[in-house]
Amino acid sequence: MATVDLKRLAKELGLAVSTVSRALRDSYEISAETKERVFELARKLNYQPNPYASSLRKHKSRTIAVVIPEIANNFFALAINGIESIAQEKGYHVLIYLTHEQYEKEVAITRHLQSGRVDGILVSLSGETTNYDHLVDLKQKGIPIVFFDRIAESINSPKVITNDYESGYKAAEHLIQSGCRRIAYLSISNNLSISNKRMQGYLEALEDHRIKHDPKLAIQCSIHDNEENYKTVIALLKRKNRPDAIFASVERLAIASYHACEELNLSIPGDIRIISFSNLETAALLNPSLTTITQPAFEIGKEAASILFKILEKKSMTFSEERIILNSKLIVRKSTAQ
Amino acid sequence: MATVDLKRLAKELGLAVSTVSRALRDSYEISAETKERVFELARKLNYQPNPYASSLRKHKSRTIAVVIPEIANNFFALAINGIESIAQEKGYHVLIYLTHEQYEKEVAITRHLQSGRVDGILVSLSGETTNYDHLVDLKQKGIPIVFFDRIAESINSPKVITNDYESGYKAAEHLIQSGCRRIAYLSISNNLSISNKRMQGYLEALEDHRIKHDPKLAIQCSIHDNEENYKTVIALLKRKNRPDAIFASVERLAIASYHACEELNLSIPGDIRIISFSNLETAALLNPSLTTITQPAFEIGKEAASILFKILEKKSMTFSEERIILNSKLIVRKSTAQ
DNA sequence: CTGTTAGCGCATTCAC
DNA sequence: GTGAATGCGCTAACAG
Repeated sequence: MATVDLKRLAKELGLAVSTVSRALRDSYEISAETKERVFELARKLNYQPNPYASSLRKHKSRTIAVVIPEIANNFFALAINGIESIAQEKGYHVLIYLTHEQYEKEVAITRHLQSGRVDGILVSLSGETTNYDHLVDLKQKGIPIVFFDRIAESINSPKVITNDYESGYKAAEHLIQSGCRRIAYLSISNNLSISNKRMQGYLEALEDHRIKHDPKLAIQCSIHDNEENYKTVIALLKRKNRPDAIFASVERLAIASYHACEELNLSIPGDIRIISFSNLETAALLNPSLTTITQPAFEIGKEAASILFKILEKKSMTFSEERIILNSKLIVRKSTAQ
Repeated sequence: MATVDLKRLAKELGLAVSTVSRALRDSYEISAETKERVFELARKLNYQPNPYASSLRKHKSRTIAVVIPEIANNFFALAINGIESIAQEKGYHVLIYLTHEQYEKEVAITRHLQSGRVDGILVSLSGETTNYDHLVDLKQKGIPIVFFDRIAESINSPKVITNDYESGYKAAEHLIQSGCRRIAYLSISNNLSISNKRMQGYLEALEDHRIKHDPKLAIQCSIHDNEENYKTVIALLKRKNRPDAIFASVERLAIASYHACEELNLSIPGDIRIISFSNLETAALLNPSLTTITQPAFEIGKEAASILFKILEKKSMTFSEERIILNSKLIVRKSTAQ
């Protein structure tokens, strides 16, 4: 079964390769009748154009890359879902790259992407990243970048984020109104825009409510080692002056906190309240003690992908300034509100 | 900034394009000195080979496709994590395609993949799929397939699965030993190998324990509509003769069940026991009433990817018969065992 | 050890 | 409206 390419179609139809090519691309200069014949044979032989030949020729791949820190995480899984849904609709292909929160890997991946393998990329930064040169290089090569969630403020590219400052504020305020006074904040990385903004909101809420912030309650966790974070929280909860609430800036830290509470037999919210940024709907469903700030992950993915495709199709970078802010939701369970 | 390609390097070095090409591929026929010069300039100019030119020429793309029903699901997210980790190690690229449990999409995607865009594919079938011609076609085009979890028994390709029958048996037995007698089984699709085998185990356990199976307790759920499944479970739990346990064959059905119990104010495991196949570790952590059968999703992904890469690199299909069976774990929480 | 030549499959000139 | 010729960037066969 010889591969069916343009040459094959052309020969069987007694046409030139170029004519067949144009017919398939529905060019205006080809007669309706010829197009019909070409389409029919193509369908019959199940012709599939070689994407690599086409990409080589056109310097376009109809492929995008998604570069994210991890995937075993509800937020990113949902975001990919959104991205893929738009990509499928637009006829684009999606390559997945995981940095595992490592700057080194992020650099290696983006460097590789300079090859022109993709037409554009969607990025959510690793927690180690503080230098953005690798991304600037990509932009300079003419490859559009759209950031989502974990953005690089200094790079002039579209960004899709959530209202982190406000959410951090609301979360802290919720805890305060529940009677908490010693609220610990678990930061995942002070390199990350999201973690910092959430913390700013938290600090502002404390201040507005005349609660003196104890710096010992703002804890820098590890971006890689969950086991260590678990121990950190255990230690935190064993302090003489135990906090009465934990505010976890990301899903993984929420999980570490739950584990720690279980280990120490602390009841939530009886002994300690926990509030976290997370998309753990199922967990929240099952445990009425959970209060979460849930990001619209699917929509973020869709939005980011939409912007990227707009850029790719208009071949313009006029969206550079764009900054879309979606709202997270503070989800308080009935039984928690009591 | 002109693009830096082989021609550019060759010109600057006063060498032929082919020499540069060979030097970069570390060919034995190039002198150490020349290689050194070539590498140096390539590094200096940050040369990135055009992957499409290379793929076109070699008929190899160093890219694989992962075709799965959904991603916002812990099992598949973890599996992708495993796949990506192996792919990154081997220098392969990973394209993601979601079928959203639709046969139509699965066909469209695999048909497209006949173009030679990828060197091989990893598949977990959609719940609608009963005809496998689209996959047979791919194989005939010489594109290796490795199935994982939701496999096509009749296709002679490597398969990575878990011990579904045994797990189903153990799950049912666990419920029986906890005193349950009216155990409902929620099937996601009777097209799926996993759902059927799990049910066989369940039926066998009932029989071995002399419990008559009530066919009305084996419930066929919707593969697409979670809202409908939620209602189905509600209806199930409102029957005069309410079941005393639910065995959910997949994560989504477990979630629907939890929702239903909450709505009806049924306590787990006081009013009803629920056991499910799921990778909802966090949920399980937070709710001691949960008993889960957890699949080694990350390992499944790694294993499947490893097999595929072995095939691709040895360029042989001698692994066709291979069938790897990994074991799921029945996770019973201390507080549940009571 | 290195250079010359000839495509991979497709899209785009430029002819007619 | 259609065909012939060219080249995208790279690899491989064949020379020398």
